[in-house]
Amino acid sequence: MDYCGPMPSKTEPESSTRSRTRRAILDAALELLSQRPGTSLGEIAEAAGVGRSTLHRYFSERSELIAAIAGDAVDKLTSGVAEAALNQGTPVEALRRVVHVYFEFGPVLLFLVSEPQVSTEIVTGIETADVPVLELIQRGQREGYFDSSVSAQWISRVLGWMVHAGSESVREGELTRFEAVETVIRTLERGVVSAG
Amino acid sequence: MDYCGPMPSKTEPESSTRSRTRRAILDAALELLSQRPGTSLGEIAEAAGVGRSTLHRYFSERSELIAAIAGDAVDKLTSGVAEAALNQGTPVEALRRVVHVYFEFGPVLLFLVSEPQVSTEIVTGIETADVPVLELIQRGQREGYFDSSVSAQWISRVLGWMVHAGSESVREGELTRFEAVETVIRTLERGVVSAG
DNA sequence: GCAGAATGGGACATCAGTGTCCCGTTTTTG
DNA sequence: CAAAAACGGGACACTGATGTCCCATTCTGC
Repeated sequence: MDYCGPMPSKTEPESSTRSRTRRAILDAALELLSQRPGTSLGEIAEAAGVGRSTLHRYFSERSELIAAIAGDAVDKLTSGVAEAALNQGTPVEALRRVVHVYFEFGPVLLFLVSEPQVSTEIVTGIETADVPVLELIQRGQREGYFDSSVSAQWISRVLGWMVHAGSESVREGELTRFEAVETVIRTLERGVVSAG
Repeated sequence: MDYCGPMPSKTEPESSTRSRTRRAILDAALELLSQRPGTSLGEIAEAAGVGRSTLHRYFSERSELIAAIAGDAVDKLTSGVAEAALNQGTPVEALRRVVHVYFEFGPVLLFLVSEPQVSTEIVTGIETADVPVLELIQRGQREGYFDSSVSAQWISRVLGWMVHAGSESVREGELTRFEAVETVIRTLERGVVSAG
């Protein structure tokens, strides 16, 4: 239940080397864990270019590392969603902005929600960050922009998995990131069946 | 590298009790592993209503169990796809049939492709079983039924993840299975944005 | 009912991942 | 340059999962 650093019991700014190391670990952990939740701490340390003992120096337990990733991701997601200003413009335009945001953080979130280790606190954090998206969808449905014959939750769910599909195709080299974003938006908006 | 049974070195039909036990284990393993890939053999045995030693009597190693599940799933998928007769009727109708089939086997396949333990042999098996689906999509694109501005692979990918989203919402009690199938099809066909 | 098959469960060795501790070395900082 | 901070890596104990073996018990088919 500790927050983060080892010695500095209070809000010391943390030396620059320490914060760089911390970031390296966090980034590596994020990268590996979101692709394989079972990745061992040894692998993560190696990928971060630090010793396993150093990793433990920053995060005494695996669960602490995961909590740190989660906190990090939730923060980023929250500010990302906020910056997208979803209550402005037409719902369809706003939806495009959501896709961009999700594309950045989707993989992480996916890992987090499928990770049993993660605290309920974090899950509610994610849900809170997602509230504006739900509101956008509901607004879109009210104003006749989005399909009202399915639930807002369903649309939210589809959004998440479509972005996941997009990320996957980027990772496998099928699409560039730009193409993937465009493709996801297009499919979201029109489905896969030809119009008319 | 053994195939399956213990003593019967040849193609003995296997006693009825044995095959029932085998099925119980396979079904339980399928159920649990597709939801949590890290499930221990002990949990699987318990869920199957069988002792852990009995499980080992049928599948000496974890990898063997997974291989058996995989073979099983590939067989079912192959015949399911074949029965769907995807080269008949309009592509849109055939797509609906694919969704039904995927809804049955989607979770398993998802587990299998994300499982590093699974042999390349199995992966190619899955891909082979999927060939008719790819052909359907390509036919649909040629004949103007499906969106030609995205790749057939993309459509296939979206299909898989949309079914996954549907399964998930069933598991969480949001939709009944019937509703989920209909919703997936609707969203696939039209996207989430209102027509017009 | 009886022989053989099938099972459950305990005991055991093994292994990989984890978390802790410590010491010698490198890097940063003042 | 010297003290302090940060680090790498080895040694160690511990844990949970795995795979093997064995024996007493239950079930099945004849």
